[in-house]
Amino acid sequence: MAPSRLAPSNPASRDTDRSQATILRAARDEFSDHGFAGGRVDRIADRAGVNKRLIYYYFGNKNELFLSVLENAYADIRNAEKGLHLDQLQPTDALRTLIRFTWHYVLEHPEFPSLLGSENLMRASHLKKSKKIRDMHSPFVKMLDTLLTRGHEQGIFRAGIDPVQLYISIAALGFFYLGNNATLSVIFGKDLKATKELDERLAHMTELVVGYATNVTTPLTI
Amino acid sequence: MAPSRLAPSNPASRDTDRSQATILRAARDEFSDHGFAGGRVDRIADRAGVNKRLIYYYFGNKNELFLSVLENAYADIRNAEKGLHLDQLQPTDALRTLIRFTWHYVLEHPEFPSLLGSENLMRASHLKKSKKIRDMHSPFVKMLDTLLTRGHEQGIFRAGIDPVQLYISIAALGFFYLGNNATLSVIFGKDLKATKELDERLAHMTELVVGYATNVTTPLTI
Amino acid sequence: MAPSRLAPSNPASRDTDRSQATILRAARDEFSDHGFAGGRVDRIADRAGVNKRLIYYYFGNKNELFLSVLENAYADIRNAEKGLHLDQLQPTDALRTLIRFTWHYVLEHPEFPSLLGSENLMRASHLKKSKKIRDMHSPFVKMLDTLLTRGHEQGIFRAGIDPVQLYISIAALGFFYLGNNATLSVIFGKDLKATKELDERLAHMTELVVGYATNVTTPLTI
Amino acid sequence: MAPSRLAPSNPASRDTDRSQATILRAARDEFSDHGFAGGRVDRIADRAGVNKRLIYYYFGNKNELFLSVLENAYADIRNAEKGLHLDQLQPTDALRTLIRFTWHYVLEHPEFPSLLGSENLMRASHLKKSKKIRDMHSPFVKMLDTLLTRGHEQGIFRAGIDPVQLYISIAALGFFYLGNNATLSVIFGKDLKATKELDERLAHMTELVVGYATNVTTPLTI
DNA sequence: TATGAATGAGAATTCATTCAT
DNA sequence: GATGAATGAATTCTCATTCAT
Repeated sequence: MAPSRLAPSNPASRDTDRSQATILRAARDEFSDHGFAGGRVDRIADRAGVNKRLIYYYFGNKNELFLSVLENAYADIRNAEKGLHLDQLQPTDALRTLIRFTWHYVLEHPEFPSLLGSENLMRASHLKKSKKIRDMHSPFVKMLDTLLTRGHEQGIFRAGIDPVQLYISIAALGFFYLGNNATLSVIFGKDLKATKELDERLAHMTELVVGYATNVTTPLTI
Repeated sequence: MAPSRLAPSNPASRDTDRSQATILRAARDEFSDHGFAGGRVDRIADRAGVNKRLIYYYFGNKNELFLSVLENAYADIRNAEKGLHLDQLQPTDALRTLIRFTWHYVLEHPEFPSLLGSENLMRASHLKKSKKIRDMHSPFVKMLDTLLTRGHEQGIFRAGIDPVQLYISIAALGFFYLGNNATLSVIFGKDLKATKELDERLAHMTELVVGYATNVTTPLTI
Repeated sequence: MAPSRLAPSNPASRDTDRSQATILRAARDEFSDHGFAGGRVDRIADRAGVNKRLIYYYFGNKNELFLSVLENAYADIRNAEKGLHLDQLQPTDALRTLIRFTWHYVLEHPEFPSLLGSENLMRASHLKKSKKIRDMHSPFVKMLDTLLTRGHEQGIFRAGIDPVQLYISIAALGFFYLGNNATLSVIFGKDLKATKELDERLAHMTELVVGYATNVTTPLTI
Repeated sequence: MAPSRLAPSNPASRDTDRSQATILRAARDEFSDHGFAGGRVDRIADRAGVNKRLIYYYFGNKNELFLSVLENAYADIRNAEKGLHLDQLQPTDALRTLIRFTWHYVLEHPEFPSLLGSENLMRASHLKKSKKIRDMHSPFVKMLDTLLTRGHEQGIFRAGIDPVQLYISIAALGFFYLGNNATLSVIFGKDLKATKELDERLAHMTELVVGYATNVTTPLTI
């Protein structure tokens, strides 16, 4: 019978936890390197150093395994964001902190945009079945909304910024640049992962977003 | 024995041209729907209504076919951009036109971000072998550069805008939103493809980019 | 994930050994009947009564399987030769025994010349990758050399016989006759596999080789 | 309608003859390099520089083409042998001449043993359908028989030598050595195609055969 | 928990051959 | 005579998954 992945760890299941975590890491890397369709269960077993059968024992099948990887990935970034304590920072600083954090998170987790790209190819068919994923995001949106409201009340941020739109822009500017770095570098004939380019990118995107948010006088020309 | 895909079409090769074009369209759709690894040559043949063997006759193998699809996709958007005649517009109008065009292009060509996502998963391994792709992009970058210079000379645009960085931002804001729409809609629990949302997005991203470009006084706070 | 074919058999791998041996026998027959290029992995699976996938599981691919078949075939004949104990026989008897053995071995193993013929067509491309094959043959050549030296010291064999040349002649006279029996029978319009013909052949080739080896006075006319 | 390959060439069919000859040469090389099963009609067309369809026009199919190649190959060597005029030489010289000729013929026509090897793999299924092949060989056997009889009448050759057995031995000693050179060189760890080795081989096989034929006193030890 | 052996369905690719002109 | 386009039937190899222990 299949074990519960949700059960709180008790002393007896140390190995179980470790095995599952190892498999998840291996799966994350494999799916990140090759996408869902290109990912191989065999290679995941190899990477994890476990018997292939064990993967089925713990995760049922390739699709469920992929969903677990996705849920883990989202949980990771959302948890890290909580650690930023944006609510304790001055609004502009909080916004800059979020931008910088997002940028560095993707820089250090190149697998994240890959996984998302794969999942989007499949029209989020896995995520749609997730029960956890929505619950992870409502607090996040609420936090952003609070920040934007606070900034506006202090006369710093413009009115009517949609937290979701804004976050998508922050993510877009970083994720797209890094996640599509390979093709962008080829078509523009330039190594966009060079340190100088990366630094410029962060400055550029910060200015775009902060400039937008702090532009309290709605521009007449628009 | 394989015919040259590069040969100029002569009267006798009408069918050849049509067959190849049909295959390319089918391949584009298939790879867009399922990614490169998930794409099936069998289905491409079915979609194109041709014998599978013919695909190999014209394109050699799945990889070369995918490269052809990519080259075609890039050629398409770059050609469409040429038709905007940005050099004949007032700088701010030109920038807005480009943003709006890019947005609508992706809206109408949802396969494009998919194909790019797939290729990035494979670290641009196909594009790296392309001889055409670089040549398509240098005139494009030159055109952008000319536009930004012209805008700056007229006192409209700020100094020192990197055309590549700016274009990547324009693309990012649209491509990421549309290409990741599936996952974004799920995690934020909102249909981001609703007309209202789409309109807001275009307004939002236009303001971000135009606001940045036309912000001639470098903000002190950054 | 593929199991090692070199690992010493342990009690737990009985089935493994049997499966592999069954596959090898089936492959030997198939390749012998149709050559390497004409041999079908599907038919090998059928002949062996195993799932085709298992062949790849154990042997990797068609080429490696063929190499295993070749190595097995050579090991077989070289081992059988060891059982002749030529070193314990009087030199002429030993030579006759080797000739007779070689003849009967090919008669009973018609697949052997076929496999060699196939491999020669491919310029020994498989054997060249074998690590075992050379080691199988040095003791064999040494044994022959010892025999020829012993015969010469006893005044029975002529001086300076090259063991490799002599063995190739022994093999040639038998292998060629049997391995090319089909075409020879057609062009000469005679059933060269009839018992009488076979007996004559063995007598003929024995006389050729023994006559040569025991001709201690180098003929003046040559 | 298919053209007759047997029709005597008339002025109008010059091109026809040349095309067919070119195809035959290409097919011979291809089948020699890869065997019948491994030979590719596509590659034959490439090698011959003609359209693949033309091969079918002239030769019907792959099997008939292969038979034509075989017939050509046999006709070639049998014709060359006629040019030796063995009947005008002293018996021993004639025998030596035949041995030397056979050796050099195979040396210069490495495709011949390959083709035979392939055909034997298929149990002479093509040759069996040939109407010409038998007729080519009866005069050859008759010539050998005459030579052996003549030699015996002059007290030079032993009695009762079977011309077919003797010729097979001559062929075997050369064909096997050269045709299996690749595997033999690998298993014995020696380049058997080196000039020195080749010279030794010819001397060795000449002595074997001539020694046998001229050994008029039946050896007691056999 | 853990694993080596085994498999059915399917994947890319190949090949001899034919169509239409 | 000659050819470019097209095809049906394999063929090698792969893959997620299950069996048996």
